[in-house]
Amino acid sequence: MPELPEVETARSLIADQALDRTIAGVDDSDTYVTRPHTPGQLRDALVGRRLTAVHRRGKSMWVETSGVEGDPAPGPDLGIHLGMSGRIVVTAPGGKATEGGGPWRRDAQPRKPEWDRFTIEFADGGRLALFDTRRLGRVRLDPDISALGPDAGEITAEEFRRVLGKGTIAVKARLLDQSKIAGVGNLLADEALWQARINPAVPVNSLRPEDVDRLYHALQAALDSAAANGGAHTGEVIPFRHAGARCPRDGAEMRHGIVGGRSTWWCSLEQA
DNA sequence: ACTCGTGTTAGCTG
DNA sequence: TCAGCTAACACGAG
Repeated sequence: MPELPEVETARSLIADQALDRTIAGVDDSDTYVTRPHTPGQLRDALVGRRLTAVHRRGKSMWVETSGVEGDPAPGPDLGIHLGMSGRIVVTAPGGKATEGGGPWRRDAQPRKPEWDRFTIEFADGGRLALFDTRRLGRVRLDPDISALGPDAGEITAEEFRRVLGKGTIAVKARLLDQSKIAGVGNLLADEALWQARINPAVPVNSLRPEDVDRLYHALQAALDSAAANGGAHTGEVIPFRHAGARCPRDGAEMRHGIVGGRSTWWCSLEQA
C-alpha cells in the first residue's frame, strides 16, 4: 500500500526513534523477504552496530550503520522496501510501539506475530520490525538504488518533462516507472491524472507541453496533500475508484480499465 | 469459493 | 539493445 508519502512516514519514524540504539539481535529467518541473503547473513552483518542515518528515494529506504567495537569503519547499509503491505513498527525500551508506512487501518486485523517478517532487537529491549501481511516487502544489505529515477517530490519541472520522455507508452505507465520517477504508485498516479484532467491511457508522445506542465503541478499537489493528510489514499478521487461511482467534480460516470498493468479509474467526461 | 490488489521484477516479444 | 508487456510472487480482505 505504501507510496512515497507513506514511506516518508516510515523513514521519519526510523529517524526519530530507531537511530543510535545498539543492535543486539536480528531475526532474518524469512528468506523470501531477505532474498538473496541466507539466514543469519543480515544478523551477522548488523549485530553490534547502531543505525546512524536513514535515507529515502521514492519508495526505497536505506539505513546507514555504525562500526563495531574495535573496528570503527561503517557497516553495510540496510535496504528496506515496504512492498505492497509493509509497515515499520518501532518499539521503545518500555514497550510502546509506533508504526509508520501503512494504510492506517488500525485495529483492522489482529497483529499476528508471524507478520513481523524481519526484526531488529535493540540492546535496550526495544525493537524495529518490518510488519508485512502480504510479504512482498524486502530487506537487503547494500541495496542497489542506481536504477531509480529522481524522487517524485524533488524532481524539477524541466526534469519531469525530459523524464516523461518519448514513445507510445501510456502516460500512467510512465508515471509508475520507478526508473524514470521514483515514488509514484497506483493511487497517486490516478489522483494526479484526474487532477490534471488527462486520460491515463494516452501515449506520452500525444501530450502537449501544457498537459505535461499541468500534470507536473498536479503531481506535486497530490504529493503535498498526501503528505499532509496521511497518505495516498486520502486523495480526492480515491473514494470514487469503484463501480457505479460518479466523478466528484462533474458527476460523470467513473470508468475502469487496466493501464500499465494496474487497476485504473478515470472520469468519463474530463479525462475522455 | 473466488477475485482483487496503494509493488517489484524476471522474462518474453517485436 | 531497447521499449513495452505479462506473469509471477504471497496472502489477507471483501
